[in-house]
Amino acid sequence: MTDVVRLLTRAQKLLRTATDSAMQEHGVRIGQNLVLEVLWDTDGLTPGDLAARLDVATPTVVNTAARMEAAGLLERRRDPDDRRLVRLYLTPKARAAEAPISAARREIAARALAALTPEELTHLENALTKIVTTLGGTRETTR
Amino acid sequence: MTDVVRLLTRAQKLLRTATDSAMQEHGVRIGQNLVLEVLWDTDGLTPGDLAARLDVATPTVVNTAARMEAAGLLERRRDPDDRRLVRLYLTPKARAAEAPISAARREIAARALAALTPEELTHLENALTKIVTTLGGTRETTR
DNA sequence: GTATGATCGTTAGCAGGCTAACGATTTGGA
DNA sequence: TCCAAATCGTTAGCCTGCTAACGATCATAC
Repeated sequence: MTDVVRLLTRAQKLLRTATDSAMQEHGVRIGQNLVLEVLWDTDGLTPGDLAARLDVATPTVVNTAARMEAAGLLERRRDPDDRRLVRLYLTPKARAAEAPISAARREIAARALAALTPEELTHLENALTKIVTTLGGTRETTR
Repeated sequence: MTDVVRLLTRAQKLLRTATDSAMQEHGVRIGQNLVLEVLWDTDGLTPGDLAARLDVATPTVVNTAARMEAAGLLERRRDPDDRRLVRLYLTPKARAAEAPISAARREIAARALAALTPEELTHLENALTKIVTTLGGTRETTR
């Protein structure tokens, strides 16, 4: 029981480390990458939106966004219609990084799972889904 | 591919959160728990030893140990035979916490995996082992 | 029309992880 | 014997997460 949990933790750490070091070659850290992946799809979200989509606390996004702004990856603009809101817009630099970074991400995933047969992959996905469901991570996509 | 990676990350985060909040009821945080689990088995290790066993950087252990010392969970003593070394010894308070904490840990693992059949559990374990092996986490127990 | 309550983002402070640089000690070789 | 190299733990500084408290803005009820 607890061994499987430990294994899962270990696998995730290896994946995280590999991903982070790959991202660094593109001038980005792993947390910033998460923000990028959402903004590449839909630009102009607020820190609160991003936090909800990434399943992370708002201050985490605020801090990460501050580092990204300093790195010239995004720009924060106050929403003119609701001055409580801040909207985050990607810079051309961040746009240019999309192709190489997402390729690197796919490559790492492929490498990590290379030893698994398609059947094993399906089993793994099902097992992980069960764990997530059990622990209440319903990940409400709606709203 | 990347979805499975995301799922794995998500499952691990849920597990980590659940574990940490359970540990807090016993006055311990999750990182401190890792140190405890090793020292419960073998007391008097050095920060370097612990870091190797936990697969973590030495400064991580040093900082965690400092917090644990402040919390009255352990005591650091200089090794008289080699004054470069620091040895960490658990206090009675840390000993007393062993039974309830490890029970809580087992309970969380059981709950998280409750929806899996024994067969699925085996598949999961195999799949995770393959991932860890592929990514080079050989976890050298020897030495 | 205004006061109250809700909703934002931000700040402060903490835990846990990392690398790099450093000081103290020990070891080994000349 | 003594000096250089190796080996420790520590410190400093960073990134990623969290909660709690706060200030600004908006919406609503009155």
